[in-house]
Amino acid sequence: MNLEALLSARLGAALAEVAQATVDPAVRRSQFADFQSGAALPLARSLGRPPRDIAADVAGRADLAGVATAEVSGPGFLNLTVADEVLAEAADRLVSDARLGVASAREPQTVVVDYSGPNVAKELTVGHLRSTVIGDALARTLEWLGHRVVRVNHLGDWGTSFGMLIEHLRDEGVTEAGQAGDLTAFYQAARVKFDTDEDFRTRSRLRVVTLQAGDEETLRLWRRLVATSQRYLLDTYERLGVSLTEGDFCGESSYQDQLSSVVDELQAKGLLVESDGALCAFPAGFTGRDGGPLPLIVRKSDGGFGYAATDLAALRHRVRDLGATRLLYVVGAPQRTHFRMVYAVAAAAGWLGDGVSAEHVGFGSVLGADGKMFRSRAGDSVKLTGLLDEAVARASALAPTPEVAAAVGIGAIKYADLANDRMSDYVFDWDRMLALTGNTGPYLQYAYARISSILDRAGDFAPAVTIGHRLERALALELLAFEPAVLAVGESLEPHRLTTYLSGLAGVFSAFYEQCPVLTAPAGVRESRLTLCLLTGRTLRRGLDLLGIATPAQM
RNA sequence: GCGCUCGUAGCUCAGCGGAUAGAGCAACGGACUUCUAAUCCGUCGGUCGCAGGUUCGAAUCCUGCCGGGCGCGCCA
Repeated sequence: MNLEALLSARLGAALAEVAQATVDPAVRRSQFADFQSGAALPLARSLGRPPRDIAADVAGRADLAGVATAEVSGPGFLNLTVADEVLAEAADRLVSDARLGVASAREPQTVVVDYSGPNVAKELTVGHLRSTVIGDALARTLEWLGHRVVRVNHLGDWGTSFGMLIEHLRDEGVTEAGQAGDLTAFYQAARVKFDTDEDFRTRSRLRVVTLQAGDEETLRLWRRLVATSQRYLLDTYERLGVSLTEGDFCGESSYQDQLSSVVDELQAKGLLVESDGALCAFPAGFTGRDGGPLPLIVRKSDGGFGYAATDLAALRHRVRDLGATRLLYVVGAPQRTHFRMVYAVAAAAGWLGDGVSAEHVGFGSVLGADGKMFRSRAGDSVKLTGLLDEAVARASALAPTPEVAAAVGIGAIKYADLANDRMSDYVFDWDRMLALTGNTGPYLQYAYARISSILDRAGDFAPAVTIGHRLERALALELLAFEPAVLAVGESLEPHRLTTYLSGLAGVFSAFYEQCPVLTAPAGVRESRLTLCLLTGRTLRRGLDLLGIATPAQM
């Protein structure tokens, strides 16, 4: 149950009487009480009465008996203090609720979450971290909220660079690309040859043509490259604790046979204009450097298709064939304009709107200690596997086993990424993200480990909450706030709202842990405190799971 | 030039229409016969980039500046 909803319902009835209209009770958490209602303040003008007077009137009429007490405060707030018995009962109900009080969506949507999207034949770098981690957290959360979630990994598995890669594969023999770990070296070697060897360059260009023509021998080599890359990606996702599977891979190549139809459909709707030999859409409201209309190039002047065509085909496929009602694109902020243009064209084509929405879920950059884009000392992008290795190595100092070190190290990286406001850049800082104190993954995992330890020692007990100590009270109140936190993530697509909540919960728990002995408490109190531990543990575990972060039982 | 985005305590960040702007780190002072003290409690610390505007009320909404980042025709 949601206490805000309960209080809002009770106050709403009284407010309706006082205001002779439906009024939002504006119930919020408060530093002065459990909750507050600020509804009386905006009513002062329309009712021509002092806000404190209105608040007192509402408090007098509201049916709060046995639920809460209300008292007028400050300029006209109602401070609401929930009855201990209500808190205890509500907490008790959580014990038998697998969803920890979080309601399942009344109207489930089909949400396509497009995230990670690495290039085949290249290794994952820190540049893929945010899309992968944020996208996965959103997919997990929306799924748990009851929506049908379709994960899509929009692989870069097509395009001109594959001519070069396939030629290189032919030159070197098939064995080399069988080694997943050295994709970068393979790519770079091909790149060097392409840049320096005229003959190779020519062969590469011809190879693209044979690939696109569907030559079986060429396709076989291409599939080998893709398969090798996918194996490596799946290994890394598993290690990262990312829920993407092989079935979620849907690369650019899979839309190739739909591109001409996209162009046909757009053309039939009069959305395309020829400009400098290319077929372009000019959605309203986008201007280029010269102040003129900005084109979305759907078909290039050489007759080939660019990424805009692929994105449009993918969008259409997701709406028409997958039945998506909400499309999420977890792609870096620099591509914001591109996606807005794609959405504008898709809307004009009738693929969006009418119950189907598309949102670009952008995010800021990962920065190094110098405040610039996070790069290695040599200046190239930082490989994700190396980053994970270092995280685990550093975490092993505070973990009893390699498995726990992996959970803590990788959890620390993911938590640090998710805990920041999505759109802001953040500085990658080992010491801060691995700290046992503060808003960090290890702090939450540590709280969970302490709870596990207590519950292990406790043995069986009959769960039942009674409120006797102010920190028991604070903890129960916090546990009941899980639902709003999870719902906020589903609506805002901002995972940091959940990290903020979980960090607060762990903070309240730690204070409780210090001041409220559990195992040595007298009968009754002991069971109640154990129940609070149980619920806190479940909430931390579930919350971290929604973020894709593991909760080891020991640290 | 146009567009997007960020600018809150020394540092890293929450808060995004409501009461004296909150955490953590750092600094300083406390608490270990105690369930994991790698923890907890307390103190110190802010003209919420600047200036206008809307409002009973603005860190929060609007406008304009200033500063950082990113984007702006055949790469994705």
